[in-house]
Order: sequence, then structure tokens, then C-alpha cells
Amino acid sequence: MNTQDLCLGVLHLGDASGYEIKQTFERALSHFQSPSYGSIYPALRKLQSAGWVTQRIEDQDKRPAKKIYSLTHEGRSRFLQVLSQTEPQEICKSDFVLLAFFAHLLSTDQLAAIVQQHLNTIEMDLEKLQAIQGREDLPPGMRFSIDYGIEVKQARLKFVRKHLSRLLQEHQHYGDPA
Amino acid sequence: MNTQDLCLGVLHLGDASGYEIKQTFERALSHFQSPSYGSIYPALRKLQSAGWVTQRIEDQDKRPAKKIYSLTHEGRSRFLQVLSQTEPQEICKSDFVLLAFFAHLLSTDQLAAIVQQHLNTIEMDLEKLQAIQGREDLPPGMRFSIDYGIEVKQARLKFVRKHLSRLLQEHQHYGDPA
DNA sequence: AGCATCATATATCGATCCGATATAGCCGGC
DNA sequence: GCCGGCTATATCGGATCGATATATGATGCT
Repeated sequence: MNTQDLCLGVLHLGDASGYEIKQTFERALSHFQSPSYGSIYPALRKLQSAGWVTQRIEDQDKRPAKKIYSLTHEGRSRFLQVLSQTEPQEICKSDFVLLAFFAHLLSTDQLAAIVQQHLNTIEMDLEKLQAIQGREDLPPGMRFSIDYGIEVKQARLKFVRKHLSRLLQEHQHYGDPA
Repeated sequence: MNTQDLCLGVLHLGDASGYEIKQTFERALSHFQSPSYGSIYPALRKLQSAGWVTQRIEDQDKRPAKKIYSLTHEGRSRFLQVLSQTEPQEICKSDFVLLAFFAHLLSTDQLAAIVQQHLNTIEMDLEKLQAIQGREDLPPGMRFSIDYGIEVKQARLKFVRKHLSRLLQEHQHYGDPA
């Protein structure tokens, strides 16, 4: 799904500024979607000229003014329509797996450092997800999507931890990097 | 990692044409990287003008001629250098999780169809990975990267299957879509 | 006190990448 | 006999990322 429609989705949860939309992605949705400012701000402008959102400006004390966007009726039905036509596709880009794939070109120390860094990253992501897992009032689908993210990340952790020592051992004996 | 350097990586495994590079990604590496022709062909041209690859043309009977690329010494060391500076980052974009997140806006039938389609997709990806898992002669890192992909996909399958009926049940009782 | 860094909030811009499209001949199936 | 799929090239528009810019306040470190 493109950034425009993703923004419609977040606005479906409540009015928000571009900055707050980004925050929502970072905090709760980053394990499956995370568009940048460079696509969010132009998207909001296009949504406005398409009539799917309206803008109001909210001045703040000692802060830059917010431009808060709200869904229109058309925007709401547009999102429902897009959602019902969206295919459940998943795309992963992992430089970690890439590094593992070419590990024979690295030293064992480098490989060990990479794996360790990866473990740390997953652990941090996991904590972020577990922090929002506690909420009681979520629809079953939202709960499922968070639990899904946690489960998959835990599977990664478990697999890496289980095979780490064997990987490093075999790597050492396979031959030093050219 | 960008497409240029990814191509260097594949060429590190052996000479190949642009088409064959794409095939390699589709067959063995699609679970973590899968650049398109639209970035591969321009990348190969840039690699050539940078002196990191050389091109030779191989005519074929009743087929378009191949442009086969080979790594130069500079290309080889360039890849080693890039590899040792690459961070083990992972980025996922999942429209499946997105659909789950907004499932309260869909009917239970729609949700059931989406989950089923997702299961089918994972099963097919899994078969593709398991087909190359059998090879005996792979370096430990390559084996690890394939096993990692399989394990994570199996974790997805397991989780979805386990929670499917409960999700649909709760979804039904949560309220019909607006 | 002074300085750096982070958070809030906007926005743009170049580089990159995807997805669709075009071309073209062969092969296999219905 | 034709339609779709495979081999093989390539381009182009649009979408997206990542870095950068601007401005101010709060926080924290030395």
C-alpha cells in the first residue's frame, strides 16, 4: 500500500498532523510499515487536493504550529475501498541475512559482531512491541498484528541464539577470508 | 545495501548476465533481497563504467545474445569493503499485518480469505527455500541464511494457524464493518 | 554559564528503486 | 493455430528514502 493510503489509515484512528502520523508508525506500526517524512508530507498535500482530508491549523505556545488533518466522508470510504482490494503481500529486505549469506568473505570476529548487533536490535524492537501489547481495549485484529510481530521476532531471536555457536565454529574451520 | 553492490555480490558467486542475476535473487535470495530489472540493468552499466565489472557478449542459437558480466579485481575488493561496512539492518513491509491491523473495517469473510491467501503464499515460499536447503556444498553462512528464512516463515505459519479460529471468532463478535 | 543534543514541527530535493511496458523469437499445450 | 510462458534486453514515470534545512525550547553535561 502506498503512503497516501497509509496516511488515510492512520487518520482513520483519529485526527493527526504529519509529525504525529510519523510517530504513530514509529511507535506502533514500524514492524510492518514505516514511511518517511519525504513521502508523508507530499502525500498529505495530495490527499487534501483530492478532497479525502481537510486541514486545520492549531497554534501552539512556544512550538511550531501544527497542521492537523481530518478524514472526510470521501476519504473514509476511499480507505475502505482500498483496504478491501489490498493483497496480503509481505516484502523483507534484510542486510543481516545478506551478511550471513556472504559470511565466508568476513572474519569470524566480524561475523560475531554482526550477529550480536542483530540480536540487540531485535531485542529493542521486541521491547517496543511488548510495551503496547499490554493495552486492553484493542480490536482483535490490532492485537493479532502486534502479537504476530512479537512472535516472529521471538522466532528470529530463538533461531539465532540456538545456532550462533555452531555457526561461528563452522565458519572458523571453513577457511579465513580471502 | 543498494542494487549496484548487490550485483557485485551475485557476480562474486560467478559470471552472470542481468537476467541471470535476477534469477539468482528470485530462486535463492528472494526472502531477503529482490531488486527489479529497472535497477539491475542501470546498476550493471554503472558498475562497468566504474571499472568494477567487465562485459562480454555471448551469442546464442535462437535466443537473444547474453551480456555476461565478470568481476574485476577492483570490483572484488570493492565488494569486500562494502560488505565489511554494512549494518545488519532488517526492514519489513507487510500488507498482511496492515490488513490485520485494520481488520475491524473488513467483514469476517474478507478477513478469512486474506489469512488463507497469506498462508498459501508462505507455504509456496517455504517450498522454494526447502528445495535449495538440500544442497550439501554450501558455506556455513549460506546454510544459516537459508535455514533462518525457513525458520522465520515456519514461525509465521505456526502462529497464524494457531490463532486463526480465535481471531475470526472474536472478529465476528467485535461488530460488523461500518 | 555555556554548549551540545534531543524533541517538536514543518518541508524540500537528489538519488534510488519499483512496476509497468516494450521488443522479439522460440517452445509447448490446448 | 494461437495463446501464454520463457529467455533476454532495456527504458521511463512515479513513488520512496535519506539527508538536509529551519526554528525554538527543554534537557543535560561539564
